[in-house]
Amino acid sequence: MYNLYFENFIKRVPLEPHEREKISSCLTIKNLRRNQYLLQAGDICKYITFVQKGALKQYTTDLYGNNHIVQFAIENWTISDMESFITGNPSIYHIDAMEDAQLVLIDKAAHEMLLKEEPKYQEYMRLQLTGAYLAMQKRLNSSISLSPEERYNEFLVMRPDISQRVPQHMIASYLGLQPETLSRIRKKNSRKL
Amino acid sequence: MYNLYFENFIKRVPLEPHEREKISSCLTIKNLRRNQYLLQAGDICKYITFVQKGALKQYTTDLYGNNHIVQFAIENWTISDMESFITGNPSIYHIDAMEDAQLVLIDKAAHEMLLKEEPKYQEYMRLQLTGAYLAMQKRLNSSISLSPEERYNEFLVMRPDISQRVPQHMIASYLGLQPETLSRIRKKNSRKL
DNA sequence: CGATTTTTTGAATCATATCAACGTACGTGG
DNA sequence: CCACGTACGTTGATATGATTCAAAAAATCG
Repeated sequence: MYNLYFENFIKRVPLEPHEREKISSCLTIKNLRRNQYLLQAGDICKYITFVQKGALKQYTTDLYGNNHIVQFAIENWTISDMESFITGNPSIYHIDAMEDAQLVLIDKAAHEMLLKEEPKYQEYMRLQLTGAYLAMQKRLNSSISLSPEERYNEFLVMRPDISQRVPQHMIASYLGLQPETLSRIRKKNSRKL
Repeated sequence: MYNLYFENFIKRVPLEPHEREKISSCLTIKNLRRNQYLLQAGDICKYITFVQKGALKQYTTDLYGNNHIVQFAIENWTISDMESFITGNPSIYHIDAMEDAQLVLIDKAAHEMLLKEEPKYQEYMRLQLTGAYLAMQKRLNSSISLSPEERYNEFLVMRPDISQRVPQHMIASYLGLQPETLSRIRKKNSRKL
C-alpha cells in the first residue's frame, strides 16, 4: 500500500514497527486520472500529498488568465499548498495530474496529532521542510540571477527526469518563459553540439 | 541580552523558565559594524543568526561579477545559509551588515543538541522553517508571474519597513532589475498619483 | 566642505513577447 | 483502422520593454 512512502520516510528517519503502524493508520490512498484536479484555486488544501506514482503540477492563474507552474511533483515528491493547509485560507494554486497518479494523503487532523505524539514524524517533517526550503531558495536564486537560457540548462541538470516526461510548454511556464522562447533556446542549444 | 530573541520565540512557543535557561546558555551575541561581513562566499556557515538590531543582506556574485540580493534581514528576522549550515559545504552567499547590527548566534553543535533534547526548540525551528518556506514560495511565485512593476509594488506592500531603510539600487538587485529600470518604474508610479 | 555614492535621464541596443501561420503528432470517435 | 479535430512545437515578422552605456544631478559621508 504505502511502500514508497515509507521507503522514503525510512531513508531519513528509521522507524520501529509500532511507529510505522501508527503513522500508517493516518494515511489514505487516492488515485487520480490524467487531467483530474487534486486541488482547485479557491478550495482549502486539506492534505499533504506524497506521490507514489505519476506526475502532478501546481500552478497559479494570473490576472490575465495565464498559468504559471510553480512546481512539478513526480514519484517520491511531496506536494501541497502549505499556506492554505496551515492557515485554512482558500488556496491560490491549482494542482492536477499530468499522468495517472497514485497518491498518499495525510489530512490536517492526523498531521497535527502525529506532530504532537510521534517525534519521528515531527523529525521527518522538519527534514522534508528543510529540503523543500533549500530547493525553493535555489530556484529563487536562479530565477533572479540567471538568464532564461542558463535557467533552462540548470533545469535539465536538476530535473532530467521531468524534462523527459513533461510537454515543453509546461517547462516554459515553469521557467517563466513563452513557449516560443523556449523553442528558440533549444534550437540554439542544439546548434552548439 | 537576548530579549528580542525570546520575545519572538515565546510568541510562537511558550517556554518554562528552565527551558529558556537551557536555550539561553546556547546563544551568543555578536555585534557587527556597517559593511562588515557575517559570512563570505567560500566560508562554511557555522551559525543560525537572529537579528536583534540593524539590517543585513544576503547575496550571491554571479559569473560576470554582478551581485544579486537574495534576502534582507532586519529586527526579528533569522538569517543564515541553511544549505551550507546543514551540509557543511562552502557557502555561495555573502551576508553583510547594511547598518550596525546586534545578532544572536547559535552554532551547529548547540542547534543539534537542542533539536534532540528540547522539544520546544524543535517545534520553534519547525515553525520558523515553515514561515521561511511560505515566504520563499510567495516570492518565487511573484518572480515568475509578475512584471517588474508589479513585483516592486508588491515589495512595497510586503516590506514597507525595508523600502524605507535600504538604498534603491539594492532593492533593484533584490527584485532582479537594473537600478535604472527601478528608477523609471518609480517615476512612472509617481505620475499615477 | 569636498569626495564618493546614489539616483536620474537620455539614446542606442538587445532580448523576449506577441501575433500569425504552418506542420506535426496524438487520441477519439465513427 | 482511418479521418478528424485538437494539442503541441516551430518559424518568421514585428513590437515592446529592459539593459547598457554615458553623463549629469542629487544625496550622503567623513
